[in-house]
Amino acid sequence: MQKTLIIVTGPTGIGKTKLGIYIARHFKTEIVSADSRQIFKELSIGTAVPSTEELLMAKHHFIHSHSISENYNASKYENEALPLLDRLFQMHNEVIMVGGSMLYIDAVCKGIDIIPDADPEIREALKIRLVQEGVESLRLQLKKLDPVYYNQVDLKNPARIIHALEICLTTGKPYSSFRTNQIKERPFKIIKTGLNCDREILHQKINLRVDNMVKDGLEEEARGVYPLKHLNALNTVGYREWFAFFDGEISREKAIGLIKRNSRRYARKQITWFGKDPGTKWFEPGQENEIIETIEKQIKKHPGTIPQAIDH
RNA sequence: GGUGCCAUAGCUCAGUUGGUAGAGCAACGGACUGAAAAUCCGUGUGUCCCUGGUUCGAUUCCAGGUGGCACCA
Repeated sequence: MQKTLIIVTGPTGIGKTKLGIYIARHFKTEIVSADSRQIFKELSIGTAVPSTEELLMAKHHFIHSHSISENYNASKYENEALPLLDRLFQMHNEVIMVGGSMLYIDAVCKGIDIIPDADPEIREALKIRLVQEGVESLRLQLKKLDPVYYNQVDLKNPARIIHALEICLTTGKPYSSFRTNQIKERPFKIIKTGLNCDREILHQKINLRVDNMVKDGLEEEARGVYPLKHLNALNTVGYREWFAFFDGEISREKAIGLIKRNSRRYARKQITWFGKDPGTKWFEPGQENEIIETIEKQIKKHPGTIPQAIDH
């Protein structure tokens, strides 16, 4: 029997959680979350994790399963999600993946290249050099160590240059030698369902949701993790803005306003990313019946004809 | 009702000694392979309230209108 991964994606605040549960209950199956922040057990309000009731309506995976102190990333997610899917497909013909973390979904659908872990000390040293010497110095070294990648990379983006350099310096090989850009074959069919709506209405939803998060105690949640604010997991909309407030850099009102703005911008970025995938079928909230109908039609189609995103 | 002030981008406002306009914020578009809720790049989006007048030419000057604010009745 053909196994199918049904992906539910779309911008933040659109209603993916609710739709995912609806589809999961229809197929009597489980949900694998693809959310790079709901995965952390220390975060709840600001990441809009499913409520206790929602978690009871369908079994969820990768919700509150890791700690912000772990150095988590898309590759680790791929390595953990694939075996989990394997197990779930032994019990179900369909499994639902719900989330808005663009690279995490790509990692599961297409795979990302196997690249050795960088030496943390080398990464730190590069970060210091960036501050002290500027990006130009790092660029020059990259040009020497990996001219191939130097010609591809966005030379204005220090994060990309540092990552390439840390791999070159850790492994002694050019970063580009690890980049194969090959799409990995998966032993299951993939159906992508996108949820979106009119931009202005989405903005209203996002603004309202942030207000509700504040009412629910987001400030206290942020205060609780404030001592760990240097962690990458907390370089996140809904938390970093509070840290700036706690540090006396901005007012409380300003912080809340920035959370709304940054959430809106995040949503726009997600729409840009997901929008370029021609394999995604788009719907609006409230179209549950059409969505189920479309998914069932796609499941019945003969396997292996799902268009995948163009490589990048 | 009278007098005064104001009307320019989504918002707050500059500005043009008359040659069709620009800042901040907001917004919009894009890139993306181990930080991805990250990181980076790009874009003014405009009946200068309306109608006349003066002028080669009016968003700018003049008159009237409309709307807003303030004060006086």
